[in-house]
Amino acid sequence: MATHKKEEFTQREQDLANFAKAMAHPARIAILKVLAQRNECICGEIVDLLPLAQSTVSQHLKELKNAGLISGSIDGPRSCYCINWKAFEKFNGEFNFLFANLKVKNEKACC
Amino acid sequence: MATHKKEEFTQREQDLANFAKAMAHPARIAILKVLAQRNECICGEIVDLLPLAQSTVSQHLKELKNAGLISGSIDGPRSCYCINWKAFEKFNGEFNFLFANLKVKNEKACC
DNA sequence: TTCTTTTATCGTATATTTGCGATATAAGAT
DNA sequence: ATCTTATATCGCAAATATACGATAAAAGAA
Repeated sequence: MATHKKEEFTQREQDLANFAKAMAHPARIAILKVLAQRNECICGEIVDLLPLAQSTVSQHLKELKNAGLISGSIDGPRSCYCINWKAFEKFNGEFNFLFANLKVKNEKACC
Repeated sequence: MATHKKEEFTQREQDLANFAKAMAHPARIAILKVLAQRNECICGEIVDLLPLAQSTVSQHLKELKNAGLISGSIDGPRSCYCINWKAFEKFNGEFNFLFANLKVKNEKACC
């Protein structure tokens, strides 16, 4: 049991789920918010902004990077992260595609 | 260790993370997709559309309901779910608020 | 070279999620 | 009342996620 059934869904569904998963923690939202607002490479200082240990922040950054939401270059003892707007564009589009009814039909009441 | 630090973030960050978490599984994306496309109460048949056991689907539905993404009424042996467009509107707005730069600055290249 | 600073990774404990089968529940059909 | 059908819940096993301290690595400063 608990044997991964995720691959039985479409690639689109998996991609969108992975994007959502990357955003599914307030720490990662907070990191993304900082990167989005400054819209430039942030070198260091991210750790100082969060109520978490350095190793934990590094782990969250790694997850965001693996999911493609941010990109970063590590340059020795100084790392540099910035938001990957392309990914946000893609998933924003995907989101709207899947839930295109959002603005059209939302007045229709159901249960 | 592993002691919940989530409550140390802002309520907005937590709310958005919870919304994302609810979408962070392809099965739940698939469920939402069905409900969004039909845009009406779906009574039954959801289980038939997914490659998962009935109890597992029921659990996913419960999570979506707890997160407020769908609403449903259970009427004896027949349940009835539909998408909660209000929640999607809210979080779509929240998403755009946090990442408002999306359309403006995405040509600016960083790392 | 060694020291310092910054970030990543490893190891580990705990918490949460995922999934299923079994069982309960609730209402209509017989 | 019993049977059937549809859905929810319980209990459990396995997998993942979260968090931290300790340690490694990488580059500049002394």
